[in-house]
Amino acid sequence: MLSFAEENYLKAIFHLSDSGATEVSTNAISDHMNTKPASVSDMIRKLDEKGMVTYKKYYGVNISRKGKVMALQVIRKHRLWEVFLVDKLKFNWDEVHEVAEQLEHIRSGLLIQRLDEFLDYPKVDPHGDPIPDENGDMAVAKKTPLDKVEVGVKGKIVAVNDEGSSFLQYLDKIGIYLGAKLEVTERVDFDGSMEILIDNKQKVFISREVSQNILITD
Amino acid sequence: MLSFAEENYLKAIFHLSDSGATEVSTNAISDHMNTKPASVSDMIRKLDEKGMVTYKKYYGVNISRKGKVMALQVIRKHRLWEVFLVDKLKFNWDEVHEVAEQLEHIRSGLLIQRLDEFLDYPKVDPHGDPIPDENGDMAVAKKTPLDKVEVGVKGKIVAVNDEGSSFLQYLDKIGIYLGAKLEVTERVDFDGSMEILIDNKQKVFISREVSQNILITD
DNA sequence: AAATATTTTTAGATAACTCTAAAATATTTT
DNA sequence: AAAATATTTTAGAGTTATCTAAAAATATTT
Repeated sequence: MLSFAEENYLKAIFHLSDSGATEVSTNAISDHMNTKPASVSDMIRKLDEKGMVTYKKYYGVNISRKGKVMALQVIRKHRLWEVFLVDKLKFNWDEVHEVAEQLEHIRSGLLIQRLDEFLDYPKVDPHGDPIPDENGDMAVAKKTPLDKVEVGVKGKIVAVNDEGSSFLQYLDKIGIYLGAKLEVTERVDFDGSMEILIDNKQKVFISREVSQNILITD
Repeated sequence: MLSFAEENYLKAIFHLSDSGATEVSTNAISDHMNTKPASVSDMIRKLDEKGMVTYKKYYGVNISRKGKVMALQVIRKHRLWEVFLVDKLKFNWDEVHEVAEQLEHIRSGLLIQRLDEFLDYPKVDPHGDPIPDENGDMAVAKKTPLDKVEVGVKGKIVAVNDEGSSFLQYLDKIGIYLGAKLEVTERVDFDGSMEILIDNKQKVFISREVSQNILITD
């Protein structure tokens, strides 16, 4: 059985490796987790011994199939709890992350099975991220970052990349939410900023930094 | 802020001290927590330094007002989660304890406030134990252990003392549940065993060990 | 009240996770 | 390709929570 710390490292490695495709550097992990590189070296050696990653010194880590399954279990729990907090306990989408970071480590197969049922088998969390099933499989919808989109394109907001409360509160303020209709009405090539029309009502002007973190489908 | 381990010790001390009235011995704590007396000595020294208990060597510990408040917060969370598991996730009353032992350590004021609201401010948990409010206050109903009761007395089952699954599954099997009506129809003075009538339907014969763990009101 | 038994504490170790500082390796620049 | 820079690992240490074994204090029995 993995410790909380091990679960957190595995989750970080999974995310940083683009869902398992590429190797991850020690520094990338230490940045992401707010620990020191020395601590990371220790931990990935241990995860290697447990068969969760393959580790070559000075090279980087690759997550193993086994590790990927473990990471996806934790991600499943995290996202189900987020749905619970928003749908049932009326949390706002910017308030759920920290609490879900704790709840994701609760160990009980029955609990997560019943929670899934209670929530009516949701497919995405409050930020539009897909929820893996018991086997780690999840629906991968085609999502385009808004900054890659031409003037005139219309779509629906289906996810966000940044789950920090300052970003999400900003989206609340300008009227952006999951499911909102959207059209790109202007684009400044120089800096990538753009004007968008939300729900055929408000027009707002957003920076590239913001548009990069908004995902749409057409 | 207290660690999980510290919270667990505090909870044990609170329970063993008859809700804070009397001092508790090192061995009693180590028994209750399945740790060694040496570990307990270490921990209570630390809890004393933090002002959670007062500790005299070779004498025992008394929980402080501060410690009592902390213990009651944890107990409040534990019992609210138990209600959630039974009322919302359809857990049986014998399945909740272990999971609630984990959930009780989740740190979020908002979470527990919203959970309380979501559950419609329950006053007791699935075993009939009262749920403290935010200040640690709780309704103390008069509850009589069934073994202290004369033949002919009628009452309602309001709580159980043992939350272990083997006891609770036995109660399920003989048709005893919280809220059931009950009458003592026979009593064997020699061993304290008794026959009871449940809901004016089934008669069952129970040992003193069982009757001690069933609490009624008249 | 002395001997014995029990309880409790102290001392020293271990495991998990983290850190700092220094050494080793890899990468980039000149 | 040598020097400078950046990254990563190792070595050694601290913290928390646990343990075992031995010592100290308290309680019980004779």
